[in-house]
Amino acid sequence: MEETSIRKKYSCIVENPHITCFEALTESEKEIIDQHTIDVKYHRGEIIAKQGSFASHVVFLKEGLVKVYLEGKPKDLIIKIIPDNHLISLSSIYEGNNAFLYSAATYTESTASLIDAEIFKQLIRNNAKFASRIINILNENTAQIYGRFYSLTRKQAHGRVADILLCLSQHVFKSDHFMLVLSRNDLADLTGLSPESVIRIFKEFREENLIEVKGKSITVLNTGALEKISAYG
Amino acid sequence: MEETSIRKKYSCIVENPHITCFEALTESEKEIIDQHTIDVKYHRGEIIAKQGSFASHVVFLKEGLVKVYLEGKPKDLIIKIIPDNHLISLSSIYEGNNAFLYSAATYTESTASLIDAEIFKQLIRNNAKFASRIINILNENTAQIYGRFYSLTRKQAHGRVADILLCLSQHVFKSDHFMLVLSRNDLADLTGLSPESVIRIFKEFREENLIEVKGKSITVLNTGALEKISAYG
DNA sequence: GCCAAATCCTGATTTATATCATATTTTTTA
DNA sequence: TAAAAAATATGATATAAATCAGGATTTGGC
Repeated sequence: MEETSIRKKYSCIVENPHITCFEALTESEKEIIDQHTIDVKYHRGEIIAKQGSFASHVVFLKEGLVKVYLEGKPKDLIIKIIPDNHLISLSSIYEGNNAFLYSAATYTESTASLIDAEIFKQLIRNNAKFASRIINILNENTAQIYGRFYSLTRKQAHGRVADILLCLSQHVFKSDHFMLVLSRNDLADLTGLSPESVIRIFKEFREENLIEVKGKSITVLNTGALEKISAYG
Repeated sequence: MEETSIRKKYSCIVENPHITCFEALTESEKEIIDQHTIDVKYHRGEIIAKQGSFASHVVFLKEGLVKVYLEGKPKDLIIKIIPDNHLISLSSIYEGNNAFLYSAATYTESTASLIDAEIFKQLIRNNAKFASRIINILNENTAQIYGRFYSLTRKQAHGRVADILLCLSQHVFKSDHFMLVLSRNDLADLTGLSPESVIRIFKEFREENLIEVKGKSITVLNTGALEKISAYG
């Protein structure tokens, strides 16, 4: 019970599919959206949104896996991992700011719908039910960010790595065994550590039989122990 | 130009007064809010909202200064400082969660309007203009949080302390000289450092004539140098 | 205005994690 | 398929910042 809430608390992902927010639209509003949306296919590693550039659209990820990250001089910081059926750049809607707050890049072949931001704003101003759902999504994001904020600023390296392993298995790949599409460097950007530190902690976890690592293949062997480490061990 | 954006980027505060969001309400809606709002006076150090407790209301800070923070076992993490005329617990509105995501405590004598969360949600569902303004406020918060997230996870101690000093003088107290109502421990919770480290860095800045410190009285003497340190020096 | 308690400050020491250097494996490209 | 490039792994070393321990100052209660 308690553990579940902790797991959720430090999640690297926002999980509720966002597609339901469009159900609040009328048929004619849906049509307006369709008319101002273009679908784009991306290859692995391509940039969907670039931090600082003009935020002309809201991105809905139909298929694929994406990282959302803040760019920085020595190192980036990955804020969250976005799975399919989720909205990405809702901050494009912010009146006081017309630039992307962050960058987004694909981990896999992906398809995204780019929705005109002005149209999106207009719908929000006219349809309160829709706006209400968007507010829910924004609050969901806030809850996720606060959890990670605490994790990265107050926990030590082992706890942070445990957090990420739990999140990847439980929320991103939804299996104890998964093929990691992220690099060790991504794990570093996700935990705020150096790649070497991540690798070293992987090694320790492996030696304690908490996980099995074979290159990109990862198996979580002892979830309970990782949860204890996550709760600070 | 560039410096201004950096300053804003790592701000510990969200600055636009939120009172204007209520202008989007009709007279009858304003009346409904009034009927479901109670004004409460708080002394210094009192808790307005407690993390994890039932989020029954949205808080509008009419007067005073408040810290919003995540509670943690060894140490807290202050997310932001809230000045008067700002909304505090908009996450109370989040359908998936009826608990406060964070705690809020006063630094000074304060007056807050506690607005029934259900009524607030109802108004959002019925008045799209109002909802749209709330979305703006939420996005503003997101922008602020991301900036601080990067600062605390990627910058070193000196940069973080410079960030806080700049934010306090430029945004919170709006003067090069101010009486600090926060303790050294609060500065630690705001920077993710230990209190001793904050004090040590204060000392160094003092020795380099960047600031003048006399107990709670602080004067920023060399903004430019602090900005350079903030940008990572 | 005095005393207790809290806060603030400073130096010595420890520790967690980054950095550096280098070897190995995997992936990509030609 | 070989060569080059990139990613991964590992040990040695350096360093930033925490912790610990002590004293000085300020604050708050009676």
